[in-house]
Amino acid sequence: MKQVRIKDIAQKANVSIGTVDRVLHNRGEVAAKTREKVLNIAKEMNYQPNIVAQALTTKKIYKISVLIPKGGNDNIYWLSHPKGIEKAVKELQPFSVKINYYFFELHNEADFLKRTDDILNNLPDGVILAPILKKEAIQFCKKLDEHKIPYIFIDTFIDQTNCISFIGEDAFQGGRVAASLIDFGLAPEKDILIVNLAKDLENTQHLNRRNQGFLSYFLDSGKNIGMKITIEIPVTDQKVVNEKMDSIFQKNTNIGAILVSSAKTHVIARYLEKRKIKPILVGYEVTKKNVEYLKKGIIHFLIGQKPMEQSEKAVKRLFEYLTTRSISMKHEFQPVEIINNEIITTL
Amino acid sequence: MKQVRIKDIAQKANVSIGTVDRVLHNRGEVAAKTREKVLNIAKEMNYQPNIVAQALTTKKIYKISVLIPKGGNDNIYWLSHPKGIEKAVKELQPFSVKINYYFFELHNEADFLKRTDDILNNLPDGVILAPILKKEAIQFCKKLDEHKIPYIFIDTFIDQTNCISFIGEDAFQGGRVAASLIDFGLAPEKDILIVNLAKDLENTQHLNRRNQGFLSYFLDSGKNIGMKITIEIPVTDQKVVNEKMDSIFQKNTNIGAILVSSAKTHVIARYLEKRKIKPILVGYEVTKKNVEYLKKGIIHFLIGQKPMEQSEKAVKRLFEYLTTRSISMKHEFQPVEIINNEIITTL
DNA sequence: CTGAAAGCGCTTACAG
DNA sequence: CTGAAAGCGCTTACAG
Repeated sequence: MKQVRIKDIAQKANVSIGTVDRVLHNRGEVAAKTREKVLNIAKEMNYQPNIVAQALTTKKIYKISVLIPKGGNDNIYWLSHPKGIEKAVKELQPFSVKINYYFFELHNEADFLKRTDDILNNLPDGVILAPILKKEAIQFCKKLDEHKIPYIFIDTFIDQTNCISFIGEDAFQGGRVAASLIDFGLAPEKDILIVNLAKDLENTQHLNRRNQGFLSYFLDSGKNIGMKITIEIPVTDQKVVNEKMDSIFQKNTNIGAILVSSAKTHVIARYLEKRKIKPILVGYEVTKKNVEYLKKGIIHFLIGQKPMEQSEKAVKRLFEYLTTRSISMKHEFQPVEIINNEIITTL
Repeated sequence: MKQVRIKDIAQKANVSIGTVDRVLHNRGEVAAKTREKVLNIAKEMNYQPNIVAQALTTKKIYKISVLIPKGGNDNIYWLSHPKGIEKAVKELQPFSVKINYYFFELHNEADFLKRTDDILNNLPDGVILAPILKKEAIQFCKKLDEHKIPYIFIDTFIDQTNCISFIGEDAFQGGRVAASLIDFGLAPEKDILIVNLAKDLENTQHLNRRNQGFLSYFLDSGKNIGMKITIEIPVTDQKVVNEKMDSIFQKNTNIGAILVSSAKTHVIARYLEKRKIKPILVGYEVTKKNVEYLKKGIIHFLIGQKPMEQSEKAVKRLFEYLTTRSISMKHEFQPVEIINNEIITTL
């Protein structure tokens, strides 16, 4: 139970604490035999460095690079991640971690690669990234592996890498939650329209999983017996959306609820407002524009994936890894949250 | 920007660092004039102790006493607080904080006072308490003030004290959230039954606020035009509850939804299960028994107040105060969360 | 390849 | 009433 110090190891190994330190940090210049001995004793005594003492002497600043898409008015989701990161940094005080942000244009491979190069030139202690561009991300991870720089994924997971952890939404479950809400409020014989709305259907992975979850709910539970109509709208331009939606509503007069599987829910909300039709509307992400329509009562529920919490956790995990070289959990789905107009006031 | 050390203060004041330390910690044995001078310089330079160095030398263990009701099978809510506290302690590593728990019997004044005496004999560095027994709590807080022991309230707030912070549920908003859910799922002309069910109507404050919030929702929004029927059941005995509910349902045949304003929602759920009636049922707290009925589809929604997060925050706040003597926010309502059967699987 | 010493910022006896 | 020294566990030059 009592703390084991390098001094204790040194005594047992009959060497000086300097030597112990050298082997513990792989700083070379140690005879293989000595190294062996010290390592064994350290393991045997279950040595854990005292990170308070470490922090005091080194005044080390942990450099973490964050590689995520550029947020913006049309992409608020990625705007909240930095907030969560700052929160984590604050909570990690009095240890100092320095974040360097690298924002890339969504779906711009060249830009993504440019940023990864910047990171590799900077050589941080660890990286947090959203590996949205699969091929490029794998390539980047390989290089990080070479440099022995640990990395954590947020938002999207890809295997074939040595990421130490993944933190993201359980999109499938998020689809089921949306389904259960619609099922609760909708007359059973009404039809449900599922709108997959996103520029170039970006982030298709998440949208697909949400769709699957949504439909799976009605396969094994729920009281709705209406049709489930799925449409894809690969542009978010309001005019185009309106036309597309008009044609749908012309053909289907029994639609009682709409699920929008992306953060673009507000575009559909605007359409409904204009046309003065009032089906149940459920969508994703607590963005400014979405909340606006939540308050107007046009969007009934938003499913949030707590982006701030996600990136906050990512930073804490990475820090934990950097200081102790061990990690508690590899994968972690962040539970989604149900947001309506009454709950939004307390957030 | 650069760190100010006691050494810097000592130099400016022309004294030794030992003296600076003595005045900073009020350890006496310092000439009034010296004291004055050092204090001024410290303020002027905006000295903040380096808590890493502090931790290393003192190996101080922060003693925190937690005074909350005894949890149990019939009171799961208070069982989750210790979990949140342990989580905070873990996150606060590598600093050591030692928690001492003092559980009191709900509504037993003598027992409460006994525990407060125990705490005062122990003289912790700080206290976290649920001041449910108002008079006794105020009395206790006065004594803590005398000992200069800081304290934070959770769950219930009382003024007339010098608590450094309060963390708890916004019960009024919690009532509104429940109302909005029922309103979403219920046919507008149906009646709503509000059941205030609790042994001796304990914790009346919260139940009242939830009722007020619930009704306020329908006053300024919502589509329901049915009656709102409120009943009080001061015992949680299943048989008594069944009889009471039977008589209500006999008199009112138009009830389409039930709100239970307490964690005893499962008692009403069991009643409904037995009688095979299926109104919408919404209640409070994510307890084992409630979740059981959520899964059966008898309870439709639970409003959770995240007790774990509450007490986790309380510990972190108190620790922050103990180390820096400053606190960011005084009051903080923890937002409630909406839980249904689909979301529960991800928690 | 290895050891001994100094120092991180603070606190704690001890000496005067 | 005040100062100087030792020490917390670790890392970083420096000397050999």
